[in-house]
Amino acid sequence: MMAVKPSNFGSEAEDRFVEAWGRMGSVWGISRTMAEVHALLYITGAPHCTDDVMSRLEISRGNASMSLRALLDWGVIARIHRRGDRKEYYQAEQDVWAIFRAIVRERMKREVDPLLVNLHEIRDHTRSGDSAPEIDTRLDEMIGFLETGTRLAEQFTGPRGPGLRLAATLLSKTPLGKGKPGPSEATTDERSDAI
Amino acid sequence: MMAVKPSNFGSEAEDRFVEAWGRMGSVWGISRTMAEVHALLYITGAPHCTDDVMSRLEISRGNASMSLRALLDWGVIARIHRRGDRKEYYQAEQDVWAIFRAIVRERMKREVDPLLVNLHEIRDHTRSGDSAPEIDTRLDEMIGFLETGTRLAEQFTGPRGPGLRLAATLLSKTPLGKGKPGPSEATTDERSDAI
DNA sequence: CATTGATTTCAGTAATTCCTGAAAGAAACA
DNA sequence: TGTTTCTTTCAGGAATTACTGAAATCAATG
Repeated sequence: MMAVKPSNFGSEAEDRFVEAWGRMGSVWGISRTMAEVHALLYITGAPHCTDDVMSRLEISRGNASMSLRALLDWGVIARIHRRGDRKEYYQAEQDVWAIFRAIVRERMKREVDPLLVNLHEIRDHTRSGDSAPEIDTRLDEMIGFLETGTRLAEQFTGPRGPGLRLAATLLSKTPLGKGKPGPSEATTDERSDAI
Repeated sequence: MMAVKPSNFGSEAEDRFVEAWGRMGSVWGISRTMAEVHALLYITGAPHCTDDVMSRLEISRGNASMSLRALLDWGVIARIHRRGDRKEYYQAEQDVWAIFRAIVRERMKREVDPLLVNLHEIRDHTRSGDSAPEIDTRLDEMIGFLETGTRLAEQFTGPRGPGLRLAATLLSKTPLGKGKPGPSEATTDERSDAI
């Protein structure tokens, strides 16, 4: 189909990244197009207006608008105004850890929190009801697990996020056979540039 | 023969749990029905045969079969044979952390690993190519992030998994230096100025 | 090796999700 | 104020994903 593109269109690498990232959309619970829009903004790093996105990804105006709005809601892109220009431009957060934190924060809020509310309700019923005690136990275990996850996510997405980032990095490096892993090491120092 | 189930179908609590868990299906990247099957097996804790699942959830034989197979592939349920019974029974893993580890392991394998291969290919191209150096940098950062995640996941799902579970629990409780882990202290609306 | 009972497969269909394009809305300017 | 320029909304259609049911396959037993 298309062999040639206008010279100022994106590079081959950008296209490939957009495609790969788009394929990952489902992993992060967003649509392919939305992921592609994010990929485009992230990999170029530059501000783009709606028309840029439309023509670059060959999608409709409506789709571009809704995808950009959704990405704003997720907190992974920001709006930019330019003096003397009525268009709005959008630019992606460039820190991958910040992107990840935003996604974790949103998903916990949208999916885990309501589920926990739900499970607590069910649990209250079984506790004062006629259910088998094992159901109670299993509900408790699931609730406990999700609450641990919630607290962990709060620490990670909260003001001490960067600290946990360091912890994650250290934990990921701990050698598999020897040496002791442990969160204790993670609490010590606080450099902010370790990947 | 197996203990025959009373004409009384599952409890209210079971139904509610199945529904809530099913709604979460998309979060874990599986279909609603598949999540419901898993929910049923988890919350009852008992082995069920295909017909049990079919009648309990009112789904077709094909659907039940495929969902059970998929759950086996994910490693969150196990097959059980009973002497003198030609049916196969299925029982859910009961340790929530083990369930979570299985899910993490599978998703990394299916989604992150191929993405990383892809990104490395793209990176090789840009490095020896004509792309802007910033693209190189961004690819590197993304790759680095994903590789840290991969190593972390390996530790978590590997033989030291339980250790990391402890680490996670501690991190979720420990103020990592000073501040306290209080929920919702940090989250003001920081959407539009995230960059 | 035929029979019986259980499981898997898959083409067709149902359900859901996604995208488009036109119309309405909003904001800047004259 | 009206005009211009950009953005958002949403009904309807396109594309994708999920489910069914019956036929094929498999596996234990006589």
